[in-house]
Amino acid sequence: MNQIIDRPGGNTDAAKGKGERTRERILEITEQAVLQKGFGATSIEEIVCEAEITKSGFFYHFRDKNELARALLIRHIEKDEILLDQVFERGKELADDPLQQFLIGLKMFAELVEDLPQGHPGCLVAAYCYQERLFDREIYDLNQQAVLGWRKRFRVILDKIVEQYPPNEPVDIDELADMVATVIEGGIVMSKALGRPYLLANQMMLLRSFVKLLFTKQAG
Amino acid sequence: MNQIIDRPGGNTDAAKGKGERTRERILEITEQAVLQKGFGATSIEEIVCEAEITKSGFFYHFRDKNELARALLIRHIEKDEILLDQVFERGKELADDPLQQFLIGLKMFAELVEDLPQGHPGCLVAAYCYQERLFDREIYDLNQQAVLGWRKRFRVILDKIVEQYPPNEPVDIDELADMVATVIEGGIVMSKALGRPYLLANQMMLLRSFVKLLFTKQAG
DNA sequence: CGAAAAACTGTACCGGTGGTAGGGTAATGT
DNA sequence: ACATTACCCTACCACCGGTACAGTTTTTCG
Repeated sequence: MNQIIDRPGGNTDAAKGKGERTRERILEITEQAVLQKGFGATSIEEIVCEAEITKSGFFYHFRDKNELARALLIRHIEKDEILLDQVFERGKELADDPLQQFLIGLKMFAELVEDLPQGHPGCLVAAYCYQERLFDREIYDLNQQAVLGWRKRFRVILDKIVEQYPPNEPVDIDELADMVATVIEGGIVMSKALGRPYLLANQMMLLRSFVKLLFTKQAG
Repeated sequence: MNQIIDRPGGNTDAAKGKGERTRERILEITEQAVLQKGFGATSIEEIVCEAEITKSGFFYHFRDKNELARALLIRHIEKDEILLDQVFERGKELADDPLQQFLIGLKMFAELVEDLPQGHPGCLVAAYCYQERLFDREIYDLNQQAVLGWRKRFRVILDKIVEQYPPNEPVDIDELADMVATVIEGGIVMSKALGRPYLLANQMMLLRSFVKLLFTKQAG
């Protein structure tokens, strides 16, 4: 772990060492490329070209392409965690009821992905799923940890909801927690396949309808 | 279109020409490899090796890797259509009510994917989504057609349900139809990421719960 | 300021892969 | 039997990931 995290004066770009900035530039360029055409189709040559460094410079930062993949995934997961934290924390600020908090969070998330101009760029976790054998065991484990993190996150929220609202259908809470990630991942695939960014947002809102139906009493 | 479809005596392997059989063998081998490690990571060399032909033999059947991808996708979509037809036709045989038919179909589909030993092998449509730029426009369009086909299929079923059952929440039927594919695609990603085949089946059953809640009156 | 460490550059090379070119041959269908 | 189909063989090319290693600039810090 030679990453500089706590540095006096904050973590701004200017405060980071030059190497750290270059490394970050490589990762940024790579992420764009990978989400557009997959990891296998993204060559080191084109990365170094766009980053305006040489091949040697690249291999100074990353031992091989596998290490690049790992760093990219770690970065992606971290950014993702921060985003999810923000959205669902905001839900907590806007309502006291746990069900309302969750519904607000889901809606905000849907609006967030709808506002992205080119649609959601895609999920590296899913992208890596479809290229398994290209990577080593460590990357597979990282991916798994990310998915389990999602489950845990939504499980905590759902547990609080279940305390107050008995579900109208028997459901396993872990499975329901997984459904959030399922709809996001599936929605991204569908959005990409049809070239319709709003589709992901629609699907998120449908999931919201499900949660509502599941936990609120219906007029008979 | 030089494919032999209608041939006297049926479409058995033995009735097909030798070339057709080799072509099929290449596609079968390729499909296994692609679903395991992605298209980019599957080399022509290894395909010809396992198919026990030479590189020249391969290029006799397919002009380039792109044509292989296209043929593979077409084959995959066709097989998929047949499977979905079977499952939801069986639902129609077992019940008269359109809602019951759909619920039976969903459950049968869930059981079907659960019984697969290694779990669902993955969906080529999704796999191609994450490798867009590797392929040409025609493949992109094919993929899109497949997804629209799913939407149409489930829309027809859902329209009949809506005729009899007013939904408990306002939903767009096309979006709801898309949700079937969304949960399948997302469920596959989740299953692959966690290495838990049953997860896809669970998610399908959750979707079934949603449909049930949406179209049946709840005791207030 | 100056030395050490960090962050690169340049060149040359290797094996594997997608793909091309073209000539030769065995199997197959009618 | 004969043409077509379905291959095989060899040689070649460009690109890509990766290695090796020596040399140079840039930054950091005492």
